Amino acid sequence: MEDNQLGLKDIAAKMPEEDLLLDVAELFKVFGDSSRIKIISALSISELRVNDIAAVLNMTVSAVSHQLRILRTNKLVKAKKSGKEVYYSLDDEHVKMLFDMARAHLEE
Amino acid sequence: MEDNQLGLKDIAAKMPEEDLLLDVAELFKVFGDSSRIKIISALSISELRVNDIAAVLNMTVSAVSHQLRILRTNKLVKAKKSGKEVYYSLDDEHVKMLFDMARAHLEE
DNA sequence: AATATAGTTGAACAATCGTTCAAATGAGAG
DNA sequence: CTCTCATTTGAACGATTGTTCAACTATATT
Repeated sequence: MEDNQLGLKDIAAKMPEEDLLLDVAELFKVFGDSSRIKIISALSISELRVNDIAAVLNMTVSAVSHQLRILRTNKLVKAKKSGKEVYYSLDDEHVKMLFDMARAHLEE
Repeated sequence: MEDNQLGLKDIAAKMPEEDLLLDVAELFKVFGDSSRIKIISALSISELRVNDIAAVLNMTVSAVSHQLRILRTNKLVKAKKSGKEVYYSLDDEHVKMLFDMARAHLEE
């Protein structure tokens, strides 16, 4: 009946939970935009204010803020308020690692 | 003149090439779709025919084929023709690693 | 040759997305 | 209190995206 070493049922059984796959896709989607990648790249050099990010990347403050909200929601960056200003920085180590991993894939 | 340890000029100078950032974003974008992630996840278990992928994932053959073309273009999967059938498999190690890395980020 | 099976392809459609613009919020300075 | 600066927010717009459907190619079977 089956010619694969693994039947299709077995493949299906070995698949991760649907929810996990959706979350993984969601996370990658967040990285999959050039503006957000640039923001992450800038923040991997130094903590920065919204205004400075906009200046460094030649984007409007509004566009940066919109993207920062997405990054914040996905726990990729964290915000620290100081007076009128808001300083953003990367939220954890994995962010930088994922970035480097992608880089490694591309440099082959 | 500057109050950051690093001036904005310095940040800009330390940023990776624009082209690299665009490529990284492009790569992540490919991962950032649930259908493609599911396909990758299935192929990380076993080499599979287009038809089987569609069956395992409850997708139409056409939809799978469209996504496989994108994955192939980005060198994430490779195709091996055998008669009428086409077997797909993951193209390199980084693919699985990126997937696991994302998983690690989510499981915190 | 005719038929069936496996996969690819292109057009069309709805849905999602990132940016812009204008308006609003919040917090310090005068 | 008013003004200004930093940031956020919501609506609107065009652009991109994933799926479906139908048509097409290619290979195998009879």
